[in-house]
Amino acid sequence: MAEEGFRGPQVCKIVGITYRQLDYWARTNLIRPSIADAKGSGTQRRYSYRDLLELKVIKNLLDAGVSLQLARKAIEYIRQNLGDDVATASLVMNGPKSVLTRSDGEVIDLMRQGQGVLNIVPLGPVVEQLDAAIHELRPAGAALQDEAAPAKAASAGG
Amino acid sequence: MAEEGFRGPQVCKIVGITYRQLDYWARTNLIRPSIADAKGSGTQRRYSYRDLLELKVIKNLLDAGVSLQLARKAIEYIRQNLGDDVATASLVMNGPKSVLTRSDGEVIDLMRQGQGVLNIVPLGPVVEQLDAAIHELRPAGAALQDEAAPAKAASAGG
DNA sequence: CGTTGTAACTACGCGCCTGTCACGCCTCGG
DNA sequence: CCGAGGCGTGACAGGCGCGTAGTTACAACG
Repeated sequence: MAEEGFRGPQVCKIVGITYRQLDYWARTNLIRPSIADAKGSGTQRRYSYRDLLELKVIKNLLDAGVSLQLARKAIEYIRQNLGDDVATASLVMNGPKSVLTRSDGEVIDLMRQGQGVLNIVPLGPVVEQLDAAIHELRPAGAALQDEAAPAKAASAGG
Repeated sequence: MAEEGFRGPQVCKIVGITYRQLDYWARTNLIRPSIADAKGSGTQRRYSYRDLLELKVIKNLLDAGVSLQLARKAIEYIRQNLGDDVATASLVMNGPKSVLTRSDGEVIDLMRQGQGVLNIVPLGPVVEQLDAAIHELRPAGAALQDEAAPAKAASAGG
């Protein structure tokens, strides 16, 4: 009956990770399925759209060579500070410290004063990648919650 | 007696890494001492100033949460593309691909078109940190090559 | 030339992260 | 109500990146 959210294996395909990664991250409290946790073998984890977004951020971080340890801190920061308008923000990490920026100028300022390496994650493209993957891997007849995704008439990107 | 270069333990103090890291990196071909390699127990590795620079870049990358695997690619790229004027350049990595930039504007362009995470390493501060550490940890009586530091040598490789 | 010091070498093991396999359990379709 | 398949789970294996401890070998000093 078309419950809310996304199940484990489907999440893996959408985000582009392996099931073991998803499982490991859930067990180590990186990302728990916020709709429904697993209650033993045979049950199902239910991930929300926001979960997918965070997972995609992590996936991008890992692809960029960032350690999982730093990714944990990044997600922690995002959970506390990122509001609803995701697409316009960029996550900037200076070592263990994270900052959210809304314009390019802020990034330049951070570059000039920053004494270390900066890891920059533009969140706009992340949303686009995610939505594209969801639409592509969404089998017909499973049109569950349209509004879980911040609809925004996705045809902009394609 | 005042041979060229820096020895292993001293390199560790200057760069801020452990001896095991230096050793491991040398054995796994990340950074070999370019002046004199080890020839068995009791011998000494001799690192050049340029080696220290690369080591410091790696150290900063690790501190920023970048994996050693990506750091290897970064160093590889730096070796091939970074010339003499180090301080004005910034290394920008987009996943496994690296680019060197000379101005802030280039970074902005990369940010806008980049589809993934950007790792930015301003090299100027790296040089400053390195020189400061060298001067601080250089005990009197060991005033060997003052000009091993960037005296803008005519040839790069030796 | 023997002793001491230092630095490189070796062996062992840990923690992290991930892949693989076998196994129960729940849900769905009939 | 029953069978089939999907899904979470636990156990194990394995590579990476080191830390720790002990050993070996060169170099300087007396």
